[in-house]
Amino acid sequence: MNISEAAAASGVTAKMIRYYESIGLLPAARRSQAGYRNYDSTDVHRLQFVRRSRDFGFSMDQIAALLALWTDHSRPSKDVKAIALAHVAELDEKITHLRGLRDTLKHLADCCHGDHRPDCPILSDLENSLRP
Amino acid sequence: MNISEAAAASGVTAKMIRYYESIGLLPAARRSQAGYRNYDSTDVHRLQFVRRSRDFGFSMDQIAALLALWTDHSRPSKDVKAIALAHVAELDEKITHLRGLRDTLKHLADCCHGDHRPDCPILSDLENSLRP
DNA sequence: ATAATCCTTCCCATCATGGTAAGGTCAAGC
DNA sequence: GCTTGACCTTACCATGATGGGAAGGATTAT
Repeated sequence: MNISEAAAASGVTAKMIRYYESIGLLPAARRSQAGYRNYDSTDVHRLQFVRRSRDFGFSMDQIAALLALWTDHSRPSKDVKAIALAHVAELDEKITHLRGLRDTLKHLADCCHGDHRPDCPILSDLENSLRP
Repeated sequence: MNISEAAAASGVTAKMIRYYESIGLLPAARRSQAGYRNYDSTDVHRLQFVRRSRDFGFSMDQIAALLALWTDHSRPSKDVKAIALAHVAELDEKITHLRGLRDTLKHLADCCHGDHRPDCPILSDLENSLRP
């Protein structure tokens, strides 16, 4: 299977497949006599795994660890769970942060007349850098 | 006031002040005879405004628009409110997305034994790229 | 045989930010 | 007045994950 076929089958672009290989996330692909990369269904499976992990927002480092665990069929599930929970914690933190921003901004917007007059609590707040 | 003093006073690094100037977000600073950039309290005020807008997660484009409105003392507050609400909507979307990821991942982690045994629903899910 | 399509590598761009290097300037101490 | 150290300037490189594109070779279809 050529790289573009593997790309189509896995949902990872050919460009990214080469990139993942170059940074060592994926093993170097076998090559045809002409130097073309060859993939089989196992490779595609691994690419799908990477793609889904990306979709989940795992970092490349986390994906590398997950890939290693995925490959190791005797891994303890607690190792996987630890990575997943660490990512859940990261997501929680990010969500909390965004919610804070969002609520503050929404409050300011709610306090703004939103009409033709120039006075605006949003600008007043942005102007006032004394707030934490 | 030198650039590093303006940086200290505004919380924007000297590096970023130069960058913002280079992309046209800020007007070109006045220069001393030797070519040093000079800033006054108005400039610092504007830098603080930019910094707070960044803290709020506004994009550079949004900040450019907010800066223009801030400078225009006869702006209609509805223009500001529109930008703010657009950003609230972006934040809501991002939060919803992250929450979905987080909840799915948390659910998978909850279903994982998390012990020495190798079977793990998290890996099984990542493996199965047929899910939406 | 030729044209179209694919592959390869290599380089460039993104965006906001940081680092660093080379060279000019200023202020303080002697 | 001269040295020294701290500051300024510009210019370049790097990040991380991704896309775009060019140049040149390989395969495939007609």
